[in-house]
Amino acid sequence: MRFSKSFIPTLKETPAEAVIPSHILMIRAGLVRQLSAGIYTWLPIGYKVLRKIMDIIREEMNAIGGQEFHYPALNPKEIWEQTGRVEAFGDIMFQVKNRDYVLAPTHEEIVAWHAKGNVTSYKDLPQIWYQIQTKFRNEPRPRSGVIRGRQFIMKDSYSLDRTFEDLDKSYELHDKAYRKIFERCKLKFFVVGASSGAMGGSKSEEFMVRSDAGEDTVAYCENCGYAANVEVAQSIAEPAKRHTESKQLYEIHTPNVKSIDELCAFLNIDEHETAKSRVYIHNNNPVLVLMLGNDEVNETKLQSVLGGNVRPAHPDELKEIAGADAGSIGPIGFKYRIIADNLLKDANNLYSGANKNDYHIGGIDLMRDVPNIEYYDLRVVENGEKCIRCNSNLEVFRAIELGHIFKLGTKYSEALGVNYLDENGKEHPIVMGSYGIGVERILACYLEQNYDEKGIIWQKPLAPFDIHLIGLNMKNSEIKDTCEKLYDELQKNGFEVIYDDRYEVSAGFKFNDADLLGVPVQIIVGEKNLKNNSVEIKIRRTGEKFVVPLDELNQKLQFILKEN
RNA sequence: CGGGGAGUAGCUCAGCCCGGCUAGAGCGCUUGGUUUGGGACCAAGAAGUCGCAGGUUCGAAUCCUGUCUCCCCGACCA
Repeated sequence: MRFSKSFIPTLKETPAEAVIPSHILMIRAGLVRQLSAGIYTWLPIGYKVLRKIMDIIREEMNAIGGQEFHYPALNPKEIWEQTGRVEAFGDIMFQVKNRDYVLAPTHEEIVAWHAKGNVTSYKDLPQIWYQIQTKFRNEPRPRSGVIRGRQFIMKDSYSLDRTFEDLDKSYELHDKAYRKIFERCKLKFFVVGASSGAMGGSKSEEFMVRSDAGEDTVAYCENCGYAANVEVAQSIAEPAKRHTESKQLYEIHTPNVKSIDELCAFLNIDEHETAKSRVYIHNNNPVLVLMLGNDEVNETKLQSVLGGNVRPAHPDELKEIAGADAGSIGPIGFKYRIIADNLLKDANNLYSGANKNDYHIGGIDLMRDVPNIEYYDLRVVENGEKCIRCNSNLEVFRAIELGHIFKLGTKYSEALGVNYLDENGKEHPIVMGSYGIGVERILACYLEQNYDEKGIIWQKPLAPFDIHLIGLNMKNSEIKDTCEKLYDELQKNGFEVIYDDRYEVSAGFKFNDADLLGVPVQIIVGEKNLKNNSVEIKIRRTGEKFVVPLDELNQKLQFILKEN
């Protein structure tokens, strides 16, 4: 590809709307341009990389027996109403104004709809159907470039099986395929156990990339490989103590003491002697959640413990429920259900709120004073706590979700009546799995992991080109002729080449564009080396430079490109 | 949806607080010339309804009201 004839709008300055490295680089190197919040145009170079990613995905999906479909993005609303997901998605689903259509945010319904009446025998199963297609979600806050968009490309696949045992096999196939895909894309990733959330189903795992730009938080054990989304992660942490003697309850005047930190400072005590109170509303009834010290309530865990409808109480409800505002609430005299984190189990001599503003109570014995208390795991795991499997230190950090695999079960097949007949002529709902990869996120994550202060660092197989050929002074006919010849030869030898043939652009400009674009190998043709029938090769990743005689170039390139 | 920030030339931004002539800079772009191994130089030039609407005023980029859009933190998120 000739640079002079290509649309590669590189930018010297950091665009104002971009904050994270991958987003900045995508814009500066001319891979994308934003059209609106969460909506991006892929420019030629960006789309070239994206196609390479999609090709890898296709190969691996085909390798596990996947069949590629192309489902419509525009769907009749009626089908989505049958599974109740118009309501479940709510505002996230785009709806068409002048006809009863919706823009598909995923395709479980459509897959099930096509399976119905067409996949009718046990002989038709199993099936893996996939597509690479644009999805639409009306995200309230798109962010981080293409990482969370309102329109994005997803590889989604769906498995159709006879039994849950067969589903396990389809799930395993996807797990393996996903690992291969991300490995081939040269990503450093890991797999975590996750909450299935509203998708339902028995098991789900997320494929994650560590990044401060991520929207998920995960706990990870380097020693044994335990990894889990903090929504479900567990750890070993020091519990509150039970002393041999319980003190009597006593009230303490604590003016303006609201937080646990303030309480500890005021009374000169350790946070392990305190219990923090949080009030939630569960199916219209207040619930007091007691946590040890400064521990945070894990609302996903709370939700799965309580079931039903759970939300934090509003500040103006607290006075009526507890008789005090946040900061002075506690278990003593609280009239409703009380649940506590396991770390508080049977603790005594605790300090907590008095349900009276500006007062706390000391000497609390949960066994003696709070008879109906229930204990559950309700904590958010914190950095440095011990792994539940191997007792090593856990690390807690942010991550980007690249892919998610779900065992769905029969939720959709039952809702839409998608059944098959077994050997005995007996009808059963088809067992489904659903599996997704954010295609653009692969690119964004790759960039997050492969750049320096000069720009992108590509490596095969994602690199848009193998070689960046730079002709320095194109007005020098000797340079120009050599470049043209090299351009032809390199392509004939099977390399993908971007050739900076721009006539009036200065050397420095070309060098900087090449570094920004990040093609693995640069071949620099200049007057100095050409006098000795040589050119310079620069390795983008390391910055190493070699002067190579023209007749040894091809041999040297084969060697270098193997490693880059 | 809560909190914060921003909309002025293709890009990055100054000017706004404290209203005043024809609205500025750098980069980019066009033309001519000189240059060509790390974002060159000289000269000339094109380019902006100051997000939009309304108001205050002799006069609004600047003050007031409303509104739209974008970004960040949080909430939400299969």
